[in-house]
Amino acid sequence: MNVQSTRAERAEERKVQLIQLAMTLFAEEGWAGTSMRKLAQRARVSQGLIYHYFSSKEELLLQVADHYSLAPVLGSIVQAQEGKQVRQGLLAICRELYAHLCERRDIYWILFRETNNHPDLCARLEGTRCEFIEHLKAYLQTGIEAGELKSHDTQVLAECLLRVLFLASLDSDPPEPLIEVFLDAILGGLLR
Amino acid sequence: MNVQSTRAERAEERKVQLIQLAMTLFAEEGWAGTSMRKLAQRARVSQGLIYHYFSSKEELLLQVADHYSLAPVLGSIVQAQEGKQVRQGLLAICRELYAHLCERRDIYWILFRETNNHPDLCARLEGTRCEFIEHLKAYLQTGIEAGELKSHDTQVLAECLLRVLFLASLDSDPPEPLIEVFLDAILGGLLR
Amino acid sequence: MNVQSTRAERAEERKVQLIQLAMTLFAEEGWAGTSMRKLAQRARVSQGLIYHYFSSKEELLLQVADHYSLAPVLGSIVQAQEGKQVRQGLLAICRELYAHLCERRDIYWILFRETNNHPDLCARLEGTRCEFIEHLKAYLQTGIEAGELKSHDTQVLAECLLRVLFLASLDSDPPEPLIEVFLDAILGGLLR
Amino acid sequence: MNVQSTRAERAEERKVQLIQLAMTLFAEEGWAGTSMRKLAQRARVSQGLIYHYFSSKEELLLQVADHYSLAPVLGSIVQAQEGKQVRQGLLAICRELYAHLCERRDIYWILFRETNNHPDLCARLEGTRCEFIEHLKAYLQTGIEAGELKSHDTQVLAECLLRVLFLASLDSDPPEPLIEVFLDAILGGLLR
DNA sequence: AATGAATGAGGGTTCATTCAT
DNA sequence: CATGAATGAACCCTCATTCAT
Repeated sequence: MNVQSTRAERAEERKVQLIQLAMTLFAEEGWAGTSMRKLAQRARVSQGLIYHYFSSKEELLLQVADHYSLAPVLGSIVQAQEGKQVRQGLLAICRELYAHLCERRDIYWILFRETNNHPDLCARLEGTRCEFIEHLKAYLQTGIEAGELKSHDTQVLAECLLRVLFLASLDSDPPEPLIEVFLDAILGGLLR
Repeated sequence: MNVQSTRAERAEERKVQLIQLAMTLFAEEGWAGTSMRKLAQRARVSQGLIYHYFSSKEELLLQVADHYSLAPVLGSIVQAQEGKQVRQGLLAICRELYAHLCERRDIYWILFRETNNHPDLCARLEGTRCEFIEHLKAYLQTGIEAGELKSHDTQVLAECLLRVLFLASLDSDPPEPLIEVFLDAILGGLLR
Repeated sequence: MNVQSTRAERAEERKVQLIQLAMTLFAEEGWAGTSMRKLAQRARVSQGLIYHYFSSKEELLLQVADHYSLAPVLGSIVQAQEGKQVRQGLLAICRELYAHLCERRDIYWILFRETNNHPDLCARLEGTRCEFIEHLKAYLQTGIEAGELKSHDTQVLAECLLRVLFLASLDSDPPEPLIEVFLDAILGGLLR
Repeated sequence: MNVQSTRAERAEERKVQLIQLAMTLFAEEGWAGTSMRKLAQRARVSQGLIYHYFSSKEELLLQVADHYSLAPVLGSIVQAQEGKQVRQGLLAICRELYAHLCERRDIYWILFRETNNHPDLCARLEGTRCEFIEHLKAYLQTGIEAGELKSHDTQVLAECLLRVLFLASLDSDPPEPLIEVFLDAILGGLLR
């Protein structure tokens, strides 16, 4: 075992540190509001070095997005609930997704905002969004087929669920009982 | 009657034109991406003149926000539905709100994005948001008292409704049947 | 009469001063070697102001080229010699052209060098070059028709004349008797 | 005989490859426009390695100049014509020189342009230029002494010849009959 | 009311070069 | 012999804002 870190390893570490620091600064001042100069100063690194790791400020944004992407976990969140009762399953899915979103609220907020100006970024986010919607639709569909849910437009409903959770997660002090109340409203119906 | 427009009137006209133009440019390139020079050029006006009407670029943003504020109409949207059946009323409220949001999608999107960097702007938007939530809560409450709706947390539900509609309205290609499907889900419940 | 210079006049003066200063600096260090910072400092002016007058560093180069263009005088140089004996005429043309070239040796040298990297500049210079060649060809042709000159390829000869004079003018210490010797060689022939 | 190439041999090979590649890049983008990074990338070599072979970017330029210098051939071009008739000899000299110049047009053009900023480079080029002029002068002188040529200022004429050929060779689209026409004009004279 | 010349700070980016490995 | 991480200065350019006119 080699205790000493190699040069390449330290470089990789540095890159990750830069990404993390960039995320922090982006969250504080936005992407446009964060200068490469400031990033370099905070990282105690020369400006030039940043361009050794990231070819441009835009590329840095993309790498930040990738580093904090939820894509890897979204599938397992839904799949873990298969077989359970729909109400319990949906509750678990929403809670877990919501927890993930809140945890990285700052970065998703800035990524969401930059969506307009950066088509590449938009495409990636849209991609993972669609993937999740598909999983959720499938889950709702199994609920329908199992007779637990009324037949309904799963596409619209999945999108609405995601919208509510995502937008709520952006609030600086997210309301606690949101998920239960909202899900109950949807599942139980409001009409007498 | 004075056919000639007074100085003050012409000044007011000019100001409104500048606000409208600014809205257009903001929508195209964002607030940060729109330079005062570009605004002046497009308005065929000197840079200095803009500062006679708006003390700063930030002030310009605020005035744009005020000019396109939904505050004046939000109250009436809800009040117009009082007395109707809850299902019809909610449907009308959502449709009208959604239509308003879509109409000015571009500007609301940039206002929403600038929320972070401009506390003043944030306060104003938050103000009209709260006001609308209050109206909606009251409407739901009357529905409960009239026996049309189950008792529920009206605050959370009102917020969820607004979130779904607002976020959906930001989509460049908004889904048509969204409102009906979503409302039916909420009103009728999904569980058999 | 208004003794005081208006603001617009002073601005125009300033622009010309900047062009002249730019020419000097370009001559010293080349176009690439002259930074806008240095130009601003030498002109005791902010960097931003330069971009008020010239939209880019390249535009500055073009305006320098235009300001020192020989295009306006080239025609008259040739035309002034019409009617004279060919030997006297060519001598006068060459001397005058050569004098002009030497006078602005520095700027033509840098313009010539930048020819490759700036198609716009190249086109302009090529334009005035062609124009002069045409004048010279016409002059040689009249010499032929008057029976003073042997029939020959006036295009090639005009180009050769210009090449020799131009390249000689770039030498830092141009040889004095060049023109007479060279012209005599061409006119009189070297072969016994 | 040693089939394996020694270290020194392989190093020398590498150096020559770098010089050739540098020439290509210089020709494409100029000396200033070619970064050491780009050179390293194209050579599939680290940036640091280049500094083992060339102490600086300027040194690299000088070595490129040396590698493509015409100095070794210029003498023989003239000497090969000794004894021939002057007209035939001059024609051959000019054609061969012109061919050499055209062949490496790109690199000579950039070397010529960099002349101003690099005194060392300037000195070397000036050296080979003078050397060639001396050879040419001597050739013309023998022509005079042989009675084939009128007595004339051989210095000026040699310089003019070189100027015309060099400047013509820089044209991207060099005129074909240039040499014959020009030489005939000089040799035969234009005046009736 | 209206102009546009002028500022000064800061923007993202590139570069030749060095040096520990 | 060879690497590439790291530097720091300089690059061109843009900007919101001010003020004499």
